Amino acid sequence: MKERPSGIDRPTIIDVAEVADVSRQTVSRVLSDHPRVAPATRRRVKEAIEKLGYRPNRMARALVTRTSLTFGFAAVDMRNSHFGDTCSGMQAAAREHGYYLVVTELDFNDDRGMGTLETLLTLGVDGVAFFPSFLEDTEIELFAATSGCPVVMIGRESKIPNVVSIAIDETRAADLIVDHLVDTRKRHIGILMNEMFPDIVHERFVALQRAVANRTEVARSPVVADHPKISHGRDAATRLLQKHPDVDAVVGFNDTMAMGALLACHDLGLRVPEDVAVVGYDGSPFGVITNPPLTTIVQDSIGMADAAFKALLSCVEEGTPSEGEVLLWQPELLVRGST
Amino acid sequence: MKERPSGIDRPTIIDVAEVADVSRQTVSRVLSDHPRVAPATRRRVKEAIEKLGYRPNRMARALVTRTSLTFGFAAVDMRNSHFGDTCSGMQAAAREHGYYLVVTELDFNDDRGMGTLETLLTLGVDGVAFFPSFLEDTEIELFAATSGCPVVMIGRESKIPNVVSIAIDETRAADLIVDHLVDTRKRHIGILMNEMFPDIVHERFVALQRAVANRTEVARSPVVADHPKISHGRDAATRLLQKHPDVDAVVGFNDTMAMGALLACHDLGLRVPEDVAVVGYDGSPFGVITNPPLTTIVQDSIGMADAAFKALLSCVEEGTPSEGEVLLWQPELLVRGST
DNA sequence: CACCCTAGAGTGAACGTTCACATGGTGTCA
DNA sequence: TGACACCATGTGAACGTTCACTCTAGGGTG
Repeated sequence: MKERPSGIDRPTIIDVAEVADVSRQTVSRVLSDHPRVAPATRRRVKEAIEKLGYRPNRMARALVTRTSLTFGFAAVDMRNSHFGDTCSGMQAAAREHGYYLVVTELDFNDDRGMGTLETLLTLGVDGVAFFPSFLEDTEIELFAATSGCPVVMIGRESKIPNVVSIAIDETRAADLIVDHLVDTRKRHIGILMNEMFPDIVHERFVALQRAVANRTEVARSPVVADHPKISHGRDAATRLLQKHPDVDAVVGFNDTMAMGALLACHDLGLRVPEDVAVVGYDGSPFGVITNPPLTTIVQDSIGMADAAFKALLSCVEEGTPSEGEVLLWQPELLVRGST
Repeated sequence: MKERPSGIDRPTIIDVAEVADVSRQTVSRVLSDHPRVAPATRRRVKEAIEKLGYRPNRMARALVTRTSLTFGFAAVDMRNSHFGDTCSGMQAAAREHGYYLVVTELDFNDDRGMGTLETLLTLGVDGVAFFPSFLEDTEIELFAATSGCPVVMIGRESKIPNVVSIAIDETRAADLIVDHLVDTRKRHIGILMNEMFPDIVHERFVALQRAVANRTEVARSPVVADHPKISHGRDAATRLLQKHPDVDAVVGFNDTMAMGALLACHDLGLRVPEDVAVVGYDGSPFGVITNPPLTTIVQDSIGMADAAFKALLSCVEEGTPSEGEVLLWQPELLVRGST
């Protein structure tokens, strides 16, 4: 039991072996529930483990088994409801299967997030799930090729070799929103874009523009971009509504921005939904407490998280599909008072 | 370059050494910026690293250095604003100092969270920060004693040997709330307790009861407990207000429950704040979008997270204080429309 | 010119595990 | 009674690093 820098020492498998008067391999067998251990020996070993407060060192184990039972998860901002839910969902799925999750927030300044992903790999994870955010598909392809482990990308629908991608059907989501708005006699849809998550945003934007062009006589929606915070959404929506007084519906790229839009309408004396309808994305639980409650696109974050974990697990067990698999999820429109 | 179970292999320091035609120790020296490496050699090694896409294996390194540069963080529910902010804050502080954070959600079913903490240790973290939630002080003391690494407890003010605890001054928070309510002519304060986080809840409850007894003629506030969700807060507040019609102010133990209380008032046709005032804890960003906006106790989650990280770091560098240190933070009352 | 010093590089051991294989003892059956 | 199977356990090597040494060649000093 040598000293650690921090002070206190921890017993090793050899300490346990000495106390139980067996070899380290026998202790190892007890630890992994190997059948060929005599009951009496097993009991002795367990007592020694208990007595010493022994905890196996998973890093040493990982070194020889080449498997850490740990997956990495990375997203830009864990406080964002969708990312947080996905993280929680992966946690739950991981724990259920005896896996652990190392969570890290992507740092734009660290090579646009690539550095963060790289360091995740050095931690010895068996797989990585992440929201690609600032990265190009070619960068992700290179990362996956050299990572030596399965890679799952969440939130962007791209067929990248060696990468499983999980995303919602943005076309469907856009159609749901625009159909609903047009059905409620709205014609001039303004867009409140999120400048922080270009990955999700791009597809969402294209899908919305196409849906708008299909269903209204307006060729191109007015757009404003800002940070995904309530206050920024409020400012952005104010700019949008002042510059384009004919806008009668605002779509925020997440619920936080849409909530900002609600406040902006209030500030400007516009009635929601009579003068301006507001729609968000994410299905945040706080959508019920706004005034009026927020209509929003609900995406099954937990289900997607579960799928992400399952994808990593099956890649570990059966190998990564070299083709680039895409799992598409169907969104739903939760209609509340804001439309 | 042997095969991993998942398929692809990763180059090791020996592969790099071979390509650069040096020994592994020289590569190691380049990696750690050791001064005594000839410039030409250094360049050759760096080229080899680049060419092979080599990433050092931090587990192997941790095994020999007995330091993983990784801290563990655990909380019950990462989606809760206060926990999420603390997590984000620790992430940021950790990254700034070259550390990593392994995040895990505490599982009540796993020995009331102790099992989750134990497994965190097997991952080889250099320290653990956590919200103690369901654990007794004696359990935490035992855990700290046998963990072999610094332990920081967030959210409960307890002097436990070998443990640094970081919490807000609950007495002060309770005084702020009760003083403010009494100043606005409220006399019958009802409490909406959170049954999920008994650690925080107990101190908060005691502090509030004492403040109420000090400032009003009511000896004991009526209390209802439920889950920390908006819908549960709504139900609980409805029960509270129906059973105690004289209640003219409701204090929720977090913002989510307080938001539920706002909805309950709305359901019951009570005006906020004229008939019933509502106060929450946490300073959630969503407090601005409620109707009316929520008065709440703001705790400096980021500052506390920073302090938690710094505490772990200084324990690693200078040793854990055996006395049990308590860092107390001063809360502020953010007065908005709900009072 | 003998001496020592130092910069630059290499070697064996160790970290705490598990894997593959070896060993010895016991029981079974022809 | 011998051959063989099989059960329980032990041993050496390996995983990918770093640490504490050692070694070598060259240069400066007296």
